Amino acid sequence: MSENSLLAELEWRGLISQTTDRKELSEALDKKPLTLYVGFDPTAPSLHVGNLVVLLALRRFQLAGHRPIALVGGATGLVGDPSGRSDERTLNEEATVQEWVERIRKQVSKFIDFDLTPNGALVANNLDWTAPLSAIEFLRDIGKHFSVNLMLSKDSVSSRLESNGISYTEFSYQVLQSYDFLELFRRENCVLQIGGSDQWGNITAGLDLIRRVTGGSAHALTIPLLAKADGSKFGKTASGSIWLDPELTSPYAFYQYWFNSDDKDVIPFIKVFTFATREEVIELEKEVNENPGARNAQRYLARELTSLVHAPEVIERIELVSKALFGQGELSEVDLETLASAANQLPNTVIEGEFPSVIDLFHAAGIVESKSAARRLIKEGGAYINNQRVADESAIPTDSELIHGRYLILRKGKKELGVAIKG
RNA sequence: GGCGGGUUGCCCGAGCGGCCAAUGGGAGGGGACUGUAAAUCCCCCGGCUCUGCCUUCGAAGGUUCAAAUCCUUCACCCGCCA
Repeated sequence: MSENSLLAELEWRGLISQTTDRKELSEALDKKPLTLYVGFDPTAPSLHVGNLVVLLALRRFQLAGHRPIALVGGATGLVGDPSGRSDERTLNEEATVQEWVERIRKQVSKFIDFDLTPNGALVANNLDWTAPLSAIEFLRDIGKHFSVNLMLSKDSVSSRLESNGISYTEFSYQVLQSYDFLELFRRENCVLQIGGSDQWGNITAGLDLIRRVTGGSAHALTIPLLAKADGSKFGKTASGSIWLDPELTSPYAFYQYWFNSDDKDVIPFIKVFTFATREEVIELEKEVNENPGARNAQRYLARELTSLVHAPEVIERIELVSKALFGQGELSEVDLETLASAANQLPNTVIEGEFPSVIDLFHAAGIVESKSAARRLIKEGGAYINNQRVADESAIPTDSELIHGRYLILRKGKKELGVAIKG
């Protein structure tokens, strides 16, 4: 008997790190649609591209007929997961976490379908069942099922014991996450939890709890943490994480991130982040090998993700701006509307009254961190205004340089852009 | 509990009274090449009102004309012995 087709597909996409008994899981998936969940803790106002891997995996399950639950960790976010961290987290304010929960709930909702029958998605918040719990109940009803010896042996805890220590708060995290799984198992008949490979310990702790309390059994599937070919961290740039929220990472920057993928990474990324079929992937792979300079695979990746995370409509504008900014077009030919929307997305500054010096301009737009950095940049020949290299650091722009009478396009190096808008 | 070693810029790590904003490597930034790649080469990499000035070498005090470098106290880490 061959393996469940969804599992086989996940395997092909490189999305399986570990699972509980693979054969059993395969049979369970074959037998009937099941309910699964994945949790996201509100540790920031937005999810980032790393979370997207798991979120899209959840969607793949839904497309295969299973029922997805996205859990937002209103409770666990207040406690802090020690997994994969060498230092204790700083606790965030309750009000802050509350706000992040709302934002992430909205974000997550874009990726799963709520109206599908019979496997419409669900978004849950673990605060709903954790908040009413008293400390005594928690210790008697849940804590009793946990062996400290076992908890200590988990990687997330033991590595911390050897390095910088761990608070009782974070130590308890795995208990909370286990309880979530138990609750979802009871309430929603949720029998599978998926997550990043760093979640294996937390997930299996939940399986144990379910077995002890209910005698039932459930499954776990983890997804490898993405790595880039050059060893650098996935989803980060010099200016920080790539967020899904357009306020934090503009659709332009988002598109550019994917478009700039290394040839060695682009095919694995397409498998992980898009819904391209095997045939399409093979075709794209062929193009990378035969004509890497055309970067069709990168363009495909950037377009797919930008339209999925943002909207298909923004692509045209991003590409138009990119084209003008990277030399295959004229800046002055970009129409006012496109330029205005680009200005909106890029770091920008408004000029009131007199023009400031180029140094102040670059600094004010937030493209460089300090005026010293601006000076340095100009000295090194890496500062451009309207695609024209800035030669003199004491230069002051004039009205005649404004595009459409309003805009100056500031550029640092090859691809970092900003805009100055004449007020 | 006793003895010894450590805490330096984003990270690792030299420096051990003036020549130190502090050697070197990595990360990061710019330039050249190119495909808005990779590799490679060159340059830069605390801040500012920039031929000078200001703030940095775990924290706080002190010695000195002068301290990252010496002394005192405190905090944390790491060895060895009980």
